[in-house]
Amino acid sequence: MKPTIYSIAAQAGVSIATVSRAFNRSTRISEATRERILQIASEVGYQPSASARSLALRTTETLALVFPQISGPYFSEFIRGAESVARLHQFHLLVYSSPDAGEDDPLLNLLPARTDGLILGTRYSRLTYIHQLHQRRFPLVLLGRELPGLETHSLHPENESGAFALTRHLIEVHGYERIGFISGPDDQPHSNERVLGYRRALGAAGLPEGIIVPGNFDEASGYAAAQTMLDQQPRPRAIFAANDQMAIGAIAAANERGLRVPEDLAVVGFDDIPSARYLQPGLTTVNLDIFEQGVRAVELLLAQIAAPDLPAQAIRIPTHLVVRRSCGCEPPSGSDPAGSAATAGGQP
Amino acid sequence: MKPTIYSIAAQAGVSIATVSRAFNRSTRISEATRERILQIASEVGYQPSASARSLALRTTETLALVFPQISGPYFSEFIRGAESVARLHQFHLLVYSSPDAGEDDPLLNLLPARTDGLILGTRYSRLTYIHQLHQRRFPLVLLGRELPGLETHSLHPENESGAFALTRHLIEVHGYERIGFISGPDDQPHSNERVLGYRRALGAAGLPEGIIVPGNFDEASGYAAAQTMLDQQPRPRAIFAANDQMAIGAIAAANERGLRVPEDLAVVGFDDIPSARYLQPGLTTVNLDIFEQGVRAVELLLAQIAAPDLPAQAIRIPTHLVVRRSCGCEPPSGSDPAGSAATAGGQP
DNA sequence: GCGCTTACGGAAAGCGCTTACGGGAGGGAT
DNA sequence: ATCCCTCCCGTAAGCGCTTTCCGTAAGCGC
Repeated sequence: MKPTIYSIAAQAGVSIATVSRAFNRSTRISEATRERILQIASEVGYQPSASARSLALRTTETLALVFPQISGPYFSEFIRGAESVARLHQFHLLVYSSPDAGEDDPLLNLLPARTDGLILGTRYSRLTYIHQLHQRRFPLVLLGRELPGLETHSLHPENESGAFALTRHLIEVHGYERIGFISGPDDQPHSNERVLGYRRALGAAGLPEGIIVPGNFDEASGYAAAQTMLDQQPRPRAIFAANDQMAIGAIAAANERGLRVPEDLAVVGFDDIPSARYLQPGLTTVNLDIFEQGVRAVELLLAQIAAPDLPAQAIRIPTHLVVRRSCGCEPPSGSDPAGSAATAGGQP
Repeated sequence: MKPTIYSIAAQAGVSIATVSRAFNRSTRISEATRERILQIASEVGYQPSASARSLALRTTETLALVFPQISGPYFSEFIRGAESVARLHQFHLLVYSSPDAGEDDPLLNLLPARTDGLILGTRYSRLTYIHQLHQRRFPLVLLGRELPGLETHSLHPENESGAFALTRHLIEVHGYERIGFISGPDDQPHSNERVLGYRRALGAAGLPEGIIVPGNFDEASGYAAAQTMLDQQPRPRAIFAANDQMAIGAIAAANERGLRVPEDLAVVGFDDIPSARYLQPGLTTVNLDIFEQGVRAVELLLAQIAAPDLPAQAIRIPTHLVVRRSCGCEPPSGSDPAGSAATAGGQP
């Protein structure tokens, strides 16, 4: 039988209140009895039931993380950051994937009954659930999206300025004029903002907008999108993929057609995933500290839980240009294939 | 105020028992009142408290997943598989990372108080906790490790035979003789088994064992390990990395020294992560269906929860050789850069 | 009309914890 | 000796559910 607070109390010859006090640093207990109780508890492997504790304390010590799709290095890095902070604060992390947490997925509805806060990285076509959560003052952190007329805590990677800086690099440093863009799924805030930065840079240089082909953030879709682009006449001189995974696919597509990267076609990405610097050629991209993003998201959530009246914060996650070889730049002569990094300018 | 079963009961003019029955498909309630109650509940956004339910039902509907490190595509794929099955069965998934769940990490101790089952992918230097869990008949699935004298459910990728088949390919098809190996961290079961397969193939061919340099499964460590190897005289003709991420690092190291892959140095990996086929050159590796592994792990756990007396199963996850260009083979002339696949032989 | 079954819904106990509140024991000051 | 603290610890209520056990009303055959 699983030990409960009652069985421990009986073995120690004390009341259950005393056992409870032994586990929660409470002052109303002598050091001697606490030690005795903890000793007995560890012998039988007793741990207080999380359900019972949650019920009595009205807190679950659990956070939920909802992502549109669980895949690739991006997800891993984010979780890694989120988990490290959660653990530090004795919180637990629940993960879910939902392509659209608003349409007919009841997930969002049931999370408040199970968690103390929610990090939402997914889209949500119907805002009803979000509104409900927000009105009920349920701790919420939105990833990369602002809600019109709704003051929620959120994290904003500088997608727009990062994409702007990278596109400008392609134009000004390399003189490329025909630049295609592989976007993410429609309605994906990260992707949309990156498209905006790309467009702004083209506009600023007086260049016409290039071809935009949608992908879905994985390698295969980048490969397919690049195929479409390279069928165009004349074909683009550079391809900007909305994330690194799609850039990897695009490079493969180019090579397969006998096009050399970067000599015949430049390919750049976004995110700076861990493998980006080790690819052949090294991938020019925009660094976005994903680990840090996970850290900040959880911190922001915990801050809300601690202080429910915290005024809504929109935290900016900075990005910076990482120049490697895939854009056509020469590699720095060094031992590690890390590219040189230059901070992306803000809004010009 | 958050709605409870009492407030709903009051609004509907019924007792709390009736509200409970409305939510749990129970027969002792008329369809009319059920609908009325559910209607009211959805209006105010009521969801039964998970803590209270868990306490009354003595079940948490939650599973825990403990990984040594949360990183890279492997982790994402596993979670993706695990989450999809968990969701199907209305279970929730808690993730943790712990480099060693046995030394002084109390994590394992506290999970039974919070979850219904545990998938353990991490190592655990002290077996005490595991023994305790097992004796208490706590549902457990071990990833890639068997415990001497302990009958636990487990998943076993065919690491040994996969590594054997790949090494044999390098030897028999390409005639390479000096083959180095980049291993994972000590004590990592996946890595150890892959080393065994590598050694067995060398032995079977009458070749001396090559240099083995440890890494830690990420790109940077593969890069560093390859540097060490390539400093050797004479240098290896091929490098077998214990996972694809380290192979990516190794390829970068080779290129940096002006060595062409695969002409001057063959590099192969293990896992067949999604990007492997899009790399330049396409990475020859051993396919291990990671998604499927996540799926099976959760299924095995759920089966145990449903039938606690289920005899311990060791499920084998098959692997098969995926030949692409990085070993020196010619790419198949096709449109998609997917390599041809051949099932790895079992024990010869 | 009577007794029977059937269907629906309420009362209450119990799941394992936390936390006021109260009380006994011991010690110092008076 | 009395009074008053202070320090420990026990009693009991309550957190929000599920579920067993009854009670009541309606419907049936006779």
